[in-house]
Amino acid sequence: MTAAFTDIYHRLLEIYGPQGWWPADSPFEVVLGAILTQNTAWRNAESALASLKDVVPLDPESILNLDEETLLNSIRPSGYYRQKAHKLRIICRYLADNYDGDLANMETKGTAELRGELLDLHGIGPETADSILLYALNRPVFVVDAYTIRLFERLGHLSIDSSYNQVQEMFMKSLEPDPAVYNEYHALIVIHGKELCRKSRSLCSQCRLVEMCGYETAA
DNA sequence: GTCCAGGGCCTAC
DNA sequence: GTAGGCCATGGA
Repeated sequence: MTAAFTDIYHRLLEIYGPQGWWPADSPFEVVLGAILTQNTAWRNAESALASLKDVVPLDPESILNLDEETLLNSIRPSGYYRQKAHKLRIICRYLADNYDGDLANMETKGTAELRGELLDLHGIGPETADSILLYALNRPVFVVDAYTIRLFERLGHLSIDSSYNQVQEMFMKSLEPDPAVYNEYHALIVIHGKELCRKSRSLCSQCRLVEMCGYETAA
């Protein structure tokens, strides 16, 4: 199993090349993007982020000081904008109160402790917390999403109803704890899923990954 | 018009 | 602990 997870990573890298995630100008921008892209096309999250950047400097205090109407209007393109405005304020308050508004001040804390803190915040679930840990803080935490479960179920490595934690554990037991690899691997899985294998198992069975790997997809 | 996107919360069982 | 409903915009 370990070899398969490593092999698939190298195949994806060969097919798609390095993705260089996360597209952002700062770690804090990663945090904002992680919330804005929840169940939302990145294009729309990006649009919201750009609008927000037009009206306020991207730091926790500035966003906390923004009036509600401006915040709502800025992030409207990302969808779920009322919920997301609330979530943004919550994590900004958390960062301002606990880390002086600077993610660099989180460096001294352990990954497990930080993950627990993030998960305790309203609006931060496992995928968002792990995206922040990996892409903003460079911690070796594997990010699992719907694409991950769909792809590896089709390749016969896990059950479609596997839980987030089960899948994450499987990846992290099979791979060396290297943030650079986790970073690229998750990005590649998402890019791969977008390209061809979003809906159809039959398309997935014909995709370049399966052709290159020679893996039989699960029935 | 329908489907879905780089989820997570709340409620009911 | 988990299944279902809900949140909302924009592109295919």
